[in-house]
Amino acid sequence: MSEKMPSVEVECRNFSAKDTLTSGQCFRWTEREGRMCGTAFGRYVEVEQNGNHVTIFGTDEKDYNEIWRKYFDFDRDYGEIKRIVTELEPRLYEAAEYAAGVHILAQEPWETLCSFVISQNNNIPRIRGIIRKLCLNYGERAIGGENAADEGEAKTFPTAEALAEVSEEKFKEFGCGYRAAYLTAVSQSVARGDIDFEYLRSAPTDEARKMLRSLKGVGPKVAECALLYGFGRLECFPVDVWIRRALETEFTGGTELIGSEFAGIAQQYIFEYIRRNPEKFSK
DNA sequence: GTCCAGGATCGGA
DNA sequence: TCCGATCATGGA
Repeated sequence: MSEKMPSVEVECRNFSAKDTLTSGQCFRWTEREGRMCGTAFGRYVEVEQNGNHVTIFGTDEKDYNEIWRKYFDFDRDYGEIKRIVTELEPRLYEAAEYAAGVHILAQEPWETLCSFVISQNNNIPRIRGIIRKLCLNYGERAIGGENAADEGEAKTFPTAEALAEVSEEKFKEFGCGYRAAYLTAVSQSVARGDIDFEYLRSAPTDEARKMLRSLKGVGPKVAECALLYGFGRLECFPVDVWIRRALETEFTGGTELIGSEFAGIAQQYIFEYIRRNPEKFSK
C-alpha cells in the first residue's frame, strides 16, 4: 500500500465504508490495515474513514466526481430515507439503526448481474473466491493496480466478451458448480448483444425485469439484485432465504414496503439486521 | 455423515 | 399457476 497514492477527502454523514462494502451487495472489497481496498470501474482504490471523514486513496478530483461520488451514492440523503421507510414500517427502526451507514452502491451493471448469477444457492465467502479467480484469470490490470497488496484485487472484473470465450469446464474448475452453465449462457448472451444495457438503463423497471429474466440463469432474485445494485433502481426488493424468513417473523409488515420508492434500501436494512442477529433467524 | 448457502430450472399436478 | 425435486461445491 503506497502513501504516494493521490487522494481525495470528503465529509459524509450517515455513511460507513466498511458496513457498505461488506453488506453483501458487492464481493470484491477487502479490509486491510484499516482500509477498504478494491477495484471498480477499472480503478483500484483504498478507502479510509474516521467518523464522517472519508479519504479515498488512488483517485483525484476528476475521477472522484465522475466515479466514486456516484459509486458510493454520496449525494443522497440517507437520513431522510431512513425516516421515510421507518414511517412505512415502524418495526424497521431498529434495523435502520444497525444499518445507519449502509449506502446502496452504484455498481457496474455487467459485474453486478454476473456476480449475482454466481451467488445463487451459494455463500458469500465462496462467491468472493469464485469472482476473485475470474478476475485474476480474465480481468485486465486496473489503473492503480500496482498499489494493490493482492493481485486479484488489482484486476478489473472480466467483460462479458472475455467470459464468453471461456469454457464451461473452466468455470467448474473455479468452483462454479452447476452455475457454470448459467455463467456461460449469460456471458454469451450479453456478448452477443441479446440485451442492451444502455436501453435497460432507461427502460421501465418492469420491462427491465423481464429482459433480465429472459437470460438463462437469471431468475427473480438475481434480476432484482442487478437492478438495485447495478442500475440504481432503489424500488427493487430482492428476496433471498434470509429476507423471506425475516418477512415471515420479525418484519411481517415489510411486505408493505414492496413497490415503494426506497424498498431496496429498506431491504438492505433488514439484511443488515439479520447479519448482525443471525441467531434470531437461523432455521 | 448431514445441513446449508443473497436460487433457477424443469416437469408434473 | 404452483409445487417439489434437482442441480455442484465446500465449510460447519
